[in-house]
Amino acid sequence: MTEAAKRPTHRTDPLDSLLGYHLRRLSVVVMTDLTESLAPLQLKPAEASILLVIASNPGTTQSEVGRVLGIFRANMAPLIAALLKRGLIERKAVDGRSQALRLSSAGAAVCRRAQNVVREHEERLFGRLTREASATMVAQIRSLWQAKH
Amino acid sequence: MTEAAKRPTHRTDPLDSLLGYHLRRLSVVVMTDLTESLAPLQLKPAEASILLVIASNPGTTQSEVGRVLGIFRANMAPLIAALLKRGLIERKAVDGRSQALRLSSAGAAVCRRAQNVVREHEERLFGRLTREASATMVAQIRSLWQAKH
DNA sequence: TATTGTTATACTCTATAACTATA
DNA sequence: TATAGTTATAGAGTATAACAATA
Repeated sequence: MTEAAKRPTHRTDPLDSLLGYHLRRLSVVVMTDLTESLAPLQLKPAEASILLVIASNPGTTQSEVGRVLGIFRANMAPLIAALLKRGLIERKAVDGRSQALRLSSAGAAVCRRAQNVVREHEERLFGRLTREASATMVAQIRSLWQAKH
Repeated sequence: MTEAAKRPTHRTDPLDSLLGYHLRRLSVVVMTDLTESLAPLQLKPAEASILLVIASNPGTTQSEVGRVLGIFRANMAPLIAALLKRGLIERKAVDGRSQALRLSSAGAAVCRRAQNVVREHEERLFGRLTREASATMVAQIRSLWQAKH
């Protein structure tokens, strides 16, 4: 158990009733677990999510992947560069500025392993929720997210 | 609307069914809104949460605040130093190593304003959920979080 | 030995500005 | 004018190691 995760002794937490606070702290737990789970593949969560999106949308561009995942163009560049350098993805010019992205065969293999890691990660963290409870949470989060735009 | 928030065109998102993915993205929206809402008080979310915990637990120590909020000792130091420098909190030695923390009168005033900001922030983001739906989500998140320890 | 507080350091993600090249 | 991609830079949060002083 990490230091910061130790249980408080007898202090009250005035934030305990706030949904945003709980969302935030849970998301930290989720990200930490995912980061550790993907470490054997030498993938960061952002890189793994990019591989999954390319696998589902072969020929897409890096700007489009960024829009799907909510990652800025400026932050996509080094992520894509790292995946290219490792030979996990390939680029082919569509026109003078856009380039189609596809997984290499090595990338497809890593992507399959990443999919398994993600599935196990979700099962480990959320498996105790009923399928219905999980779906309800996703639906509620989606509606909240959409209300913001 | 920021660049990264633009809606995707027609690409599929293979992560769309994953609860952890939605939790993470919602938590980003929550943190961004809270950060912007607290900016007029010149408080970061972490600083505001520290003020709230001290207000509820006068005389607590900085290590204890860190344990309540899940913040490492090493990261508490500069946060507490900043609040001290601004005169929002006061320190008094308990023994040779621990020091009791309390809000100054200026700190109490800022803390009250922060409480209002947080209330409005939660209402703005989650007000569309019924009281019951919100309580259910908090309860589910709490149970998930506890399962991790 | 364990705890408090501190410093230094590193990593991930998010965000903006500025630039080149192309549509 | 708008878009694609890049670089540089900054900020917030999380995390580990190492140290001094104290319990």
